[in-house]
Parts: sequence; C-alpha cells; structure tokens
Amino acid sequence: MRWLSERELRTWQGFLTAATVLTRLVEQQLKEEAGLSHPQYEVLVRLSAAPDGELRMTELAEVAVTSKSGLTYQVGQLEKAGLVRRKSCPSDVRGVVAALTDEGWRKLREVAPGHAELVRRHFVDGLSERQFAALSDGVDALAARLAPQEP
Amino acid sequence: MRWLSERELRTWQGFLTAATVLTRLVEQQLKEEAGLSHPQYEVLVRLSAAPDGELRMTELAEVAVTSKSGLTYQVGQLEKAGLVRRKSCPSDVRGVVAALTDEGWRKLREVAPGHAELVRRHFVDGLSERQFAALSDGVDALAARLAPQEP
DNA sequence: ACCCACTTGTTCAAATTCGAACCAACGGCT
DNA sequence: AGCCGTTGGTTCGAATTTGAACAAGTGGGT
Repeated sequence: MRWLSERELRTWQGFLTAATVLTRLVEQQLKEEAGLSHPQYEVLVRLSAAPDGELRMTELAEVAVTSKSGLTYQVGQLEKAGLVRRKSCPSDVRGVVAALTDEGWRKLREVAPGHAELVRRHFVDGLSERQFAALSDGVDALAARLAPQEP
Repeated sequence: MRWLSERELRTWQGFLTAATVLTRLVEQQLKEEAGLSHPQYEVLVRLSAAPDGELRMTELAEVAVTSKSGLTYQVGQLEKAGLVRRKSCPSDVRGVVAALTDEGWRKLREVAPGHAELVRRHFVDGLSERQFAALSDGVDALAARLAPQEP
C-alpha cells in the first residue's frame, strides 16, 4: 500500500478547496444577480447545450451530476419560475423531458455574460497560458478516467 | 467583455465535474467504511494537522472551508461520536477549541489508508507524471489567487 | 401473448447546509 | 472606568440534498 506523498496530498486538497471556493463564488453571484442557485444554472446550461434545448430527466441528471430526486426538485423550482417546462416523452410514456422555455432562454442570455466574466476573473486569468493548457489537459485526463466508472 | 472560448468553457466545466464526482466517490467510501461524511473527515484531518490536534472553531472553519454554523453542526456530530472534544479557550472566554480525542486519532489512522488508496486510484494514477506536476502547479496558482480574497 | 428483470420519475423522511439574528465578550480609545 | 464597533460561537428557520421505497411502464426471451 503506497502512501500519498506530501505533494500529492497538497495537490489533492488544493484541488478540492479550489473547487469549493470557486463554487461558492459562483453561487453567490448567481444568487444575487439572477436569483438562481448554481445547480439551477447548471440545469439551464445543460439544457441549452442540448438539441432543441430539451433533455430527458435521466440524461439531464447525468450531465448535471445530481441524483434523480435532486433533479426532480430543481426542475420543479425552475418550472415554478417559468424557465423550464415539462413535456411528456413521445417515445416512452414514463418519460419526461425538461425543455427550456423562451423565458429560460432569455434568462440564460441575461445571466451568462456575468457568469463568464466571473469564471474568467477567478479561474482562467489566475493561470498563465501554459498553466491553463496543462490544467485543461489534466482535467481531460481525469474526466476520461472518471466517466466510465460503472460498466 | 470577452467571452469564454470553447476550450475554456470545457475546462471549467470539466474541473467542476471532476471535483463533484471525486467528492462523491470519497463520500461513499468514507460513509460505508467508517460512517463518516466527507466534511467530518475533513475536520478530523485538519485537526490532526494542527499542533496538539486542536484548533479554534473559527480557524477550523477557515481551513475546512465551511460556514461557521456548518462547523458547529459537524463538530457537534463528531463530539457525539466521541472523536472530538470541545474545550474552552484559555486566552478568550468566548473561544472554543475543538480537539481530537484518542478515539479520534485512532479512527483517523484507521480510515486514512483506505482514503489515500482511493485518492491515488481515482486522482493521482489517472494522470501521467507530467500531467500531475502541471495540475499541481495550476492548483497552486489558483490557491494563491483565491486565498487573498477579502482584505 | 406472457413473464420478469430492469428502467423512469416521483415521493417521502432524514440529514445537512446556509445565512441572519443573537448574545456575550473583547479591546482600543477616550 | 466606560463606550462601542468588532469578533466568536450558537441557534433558529428555510432551503436543499440524498437514498430508499414506490408505482408504472418497457422490452427481450420464451
């Protein structure tokens, strides 16, 4: 059993800490600027990236990395806010697809610039060209490793 | 106002996703292997890294990146479990210091190896030497940027 | 056509999170 | 000594998260 080196431990902790702090910053900004939580924003973004701005609940839960029940809740909130609409799925009676409403698209266009600005300021600009490229590379490697977890 | 490039966005999302997934894995393992939540484990680790295995509540909240009230709750839980003990602070009547108990040390020694193993498998080993070094570098840069936030 | 194991999405209770309000207590200043 | 703006920690309520249990539906093999 190999132990973690000093450096490995520091990197691991730093990685999680950075993610936590960044998430917190995003959370605050979204809340005060648009009344959205980060998970909610995430849902909107993922929907906007999908064809026709709609996705089945399960798929949405996957890309947004939440539990099914968590998603049910958030979509409920978003629906109350008029940003998302539930439709039944044509190919599967049980299925539910969440779809961005016009309001949803509008809101997203309104919020995105401020969000991008914050990401740039606290994440992208904090790194040199080289550092960013390297981190990008590392994240890709992690993603590849983490995605195929269960088969 | 500069937009985020395709690659910047992917990196950002990948970064958060990786952190979320990793946290989830850690959470699961700790829960089933030791009945601890990740925040709780974090508290134990931070205490163990402090002189005498004790820290004032506020300092602990800082290093563990939680809200004060969140920490109050978790320390409460840990105290119930007998892993941590509250002592009053000699230099400040209001102060409270959380201290690892012998039980706490024991538990930590018991859990740490498995945790290290998991971190190694899903984080460290997922990256080449070079990738790891680069990511480590990037994380350091982020930490430096994020820490001095409020002065 | 019928099973039966798996999938879908929701509901439920329990645990956790956060921020705001709060009460002391501190400590520099006069 | 007395004031007063700040700090330390807890408490409170509201919002959110999770996994387990559930009802309904699907679909391949027989």
